[in-house]
Amino acid sequence: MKETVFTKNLLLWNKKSNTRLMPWKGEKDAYKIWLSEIILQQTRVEQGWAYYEKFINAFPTVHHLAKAPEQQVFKMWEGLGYYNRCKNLIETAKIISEKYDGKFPDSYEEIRNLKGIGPYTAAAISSFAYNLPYAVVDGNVERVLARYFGDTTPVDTTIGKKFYTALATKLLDKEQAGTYNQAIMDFGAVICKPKNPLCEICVHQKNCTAFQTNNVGNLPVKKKAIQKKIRWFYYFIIEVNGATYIHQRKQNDIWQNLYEFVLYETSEPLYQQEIIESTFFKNLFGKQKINVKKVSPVYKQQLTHQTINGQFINVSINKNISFLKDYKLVINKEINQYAFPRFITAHLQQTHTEQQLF
DNA sequence: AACGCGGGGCC
DNA sequence: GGCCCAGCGTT
Repeated sequence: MKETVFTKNLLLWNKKSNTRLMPWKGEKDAYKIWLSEIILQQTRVEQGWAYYEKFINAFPTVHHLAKAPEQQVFKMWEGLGYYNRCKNLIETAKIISEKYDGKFPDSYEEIRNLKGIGPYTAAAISSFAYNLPYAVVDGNVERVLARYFGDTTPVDTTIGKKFYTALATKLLDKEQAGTYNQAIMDFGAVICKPKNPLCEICVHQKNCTAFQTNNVGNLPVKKKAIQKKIRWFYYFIIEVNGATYIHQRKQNDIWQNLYEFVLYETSEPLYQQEIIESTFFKNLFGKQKINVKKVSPVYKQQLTHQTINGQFINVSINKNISFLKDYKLVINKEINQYAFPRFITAHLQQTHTEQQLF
């Protein structure tokens, strides 16, 4: 196939002007490539960078990762978000370590069938590790192609995925798939950025439909985001003899597999008095004598489609609450071995800092 | 086909 | 406050 102008100019830019450096760039170890790709799913390079190095240091091979206690892996993932990635990471590590004897599969289909690996990640690993001719289609690629070809197909639809995958496959330099894929993503991140793209120095300027028609700011097209939810989380930090109740979130909801305290969730804010008079509170403590030691300020954590307002109520009691079945009673010194959502970690650190002051 | 899943940086 | 990020699994 004759190389397109787009591909030629992209590779020329890559060779002459692409100075972007990242720890995993040029990596040939499929395990390390895989790890970097999982970390980077829906995650900015700057945010994932330190996590990648931390993981590689702790787990130099897939066997190290497969053998690690799940709790430790989640603790290392803490704060990175999309925690299902971590669960799938662990599962896939075990399969590669045991079923594949530590050797990462080297066909697109086998790679694609692993948990946590979709079309993008399979193409990335296939091309970077084995130079197989699969085109990556991520946010960068969609944006670059939508602008260059002036296409208004919404990228966040099945039709859009299919369209951009076909287009990207056509443009791919199949002789150097890894280099090409890295180049187009670097180009999207460095030049054809979402905001303030560097059109003035862009090698595609003459051929870019969006630039020529003054539509760079209008592309790519996305369908409207869904409405945001607001939730109130009231956490009881219940202490009994120097230990605290925690519980792993297992329900189909945010923060799956992370830990939390005893949660009373409402859809509307409550006054302290309303909390104390609530059925939840009465069922929890019954008639037993409790000591409300402290009530925190309201924390706010902004997720993509939800706002979480959280407040902590420190309570000490003398007797165990027998019906807290799915809870662990963890001695306070060991609390920090568990992975928590971001604002809980922040609160625990805040509390810890205050205690240092006195 | 639509929806839910985090946290952070930038405008 | 909104948008977007080296997407994926579930329903």
